[in-house]
Amino acid sequence: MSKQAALGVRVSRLEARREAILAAATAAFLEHGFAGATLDDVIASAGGSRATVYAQFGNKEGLFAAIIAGVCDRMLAPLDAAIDAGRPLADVLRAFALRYATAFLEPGSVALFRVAAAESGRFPELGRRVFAAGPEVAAARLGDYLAGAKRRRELKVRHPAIAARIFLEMITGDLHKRALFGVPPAPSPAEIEEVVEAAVAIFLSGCARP
Amino acid sequence: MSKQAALGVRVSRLEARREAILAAATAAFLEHGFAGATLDDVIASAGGSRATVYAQFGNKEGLFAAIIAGVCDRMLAPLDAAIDAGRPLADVLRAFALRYATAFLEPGSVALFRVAAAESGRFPELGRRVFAAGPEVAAARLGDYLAGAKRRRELKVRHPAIAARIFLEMITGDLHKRALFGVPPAPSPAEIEEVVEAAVAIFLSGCARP
DNA sequence: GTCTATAGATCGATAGAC
DNA sequence: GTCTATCGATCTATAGAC
Repeated sequence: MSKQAALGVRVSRLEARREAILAAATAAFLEHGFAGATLDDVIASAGGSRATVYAQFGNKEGLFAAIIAGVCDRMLAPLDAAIDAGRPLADVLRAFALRYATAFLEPGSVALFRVAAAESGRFPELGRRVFAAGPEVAAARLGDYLAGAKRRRELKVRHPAIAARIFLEMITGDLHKRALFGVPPAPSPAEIEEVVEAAVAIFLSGCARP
Repeated sequence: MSKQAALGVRVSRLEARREAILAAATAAFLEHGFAGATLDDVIASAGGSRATVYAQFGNKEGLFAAIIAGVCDRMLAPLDAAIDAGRPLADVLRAFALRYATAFLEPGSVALFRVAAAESGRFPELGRRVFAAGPEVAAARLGDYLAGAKRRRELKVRHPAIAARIFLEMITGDLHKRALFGVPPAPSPAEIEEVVEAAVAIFLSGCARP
């Protein structure tokens, strides 16, 4: 076995340790919050020892920041290919809304939102980051598309960016609040589709050109 | 001084102690959350001693439940007289939305929402209660009004209750998320009015009968 | 790197004197 | 009821042996 391979194994084991710690920490922080989660839980679940955690992440805050960054990156990845500007306006709105709502209402996203909101006082940049990686990026992409539709005279709205935010909130606002509070019933895919239909109908009859 | 008066003084002092503790606990819990707030802070701020807290509220959870109940009761009180069914539909929507948004986006309401969401796992009934005292009661009242407007054939909506939720979320959804995360700028009264106007316009041109 | 042990600090809850 | 003192538990962070 060459030195190269030996180094590769060593690095990948380090990487595996890091990933195991991150996975355990993600579960712990998202479930119990920053103050409620303990490093003992993380270490018991991930294996390894305290020294490794401190060597890799500095302290509890560093570990917290690392897991938030990871969850943010994964949150709205399915949104990338949601807009096909060649299709009819209603179809694009439906498809985008459905994909956004599904990703944003998923339990992991809801837990991230909950924790980020709770700790936004202690970590101001964290709240801004989660907001930017979630609702804001979705609204920005939809806003760009709506601006194009306005230029093509398919839509009569003053501010496409504001209209995009309003549209997305019509769909996720109430369901997301229920999910945040654990108010049953949890939104089913069928319920999400129903709200999407209602919102698209109101939005388009309010904003689409005849 | 009669026994009655002496008793009255004694009772009012007890009441004053209780109120002082509740006020200090409200500030502490809303700012730091359940796990982050400490009884030392509460006692240092309210005066008195630990024994009084435990005698009155049992333990930390009892104190937490008491302050949540108090804040819930005060949250949407300004909503009581917001609907005047004799006025035009657009005016009622504007007035109701403005009053709801102002109360719901106020810092105290936002902090309550944040804490309730964060602790809804540990205290499931707490989440349901805050949701019921906030968005749900507002949507229910507006939904009743919309149902009346539908009967008078001023409105064409399938489900007035769902329409009410959608309408309120059009207005508060985005601003409330920003407030939750402390994303600047904080919503100004002017900004709230602007969103209300945009939402009423979209909602009515989508749902009002010509 | 991993483990054990422990320092150092904080906090919830109780007991007892006044 | 109020205060002081304190127990017992928990948790972060560090140190040292292997």
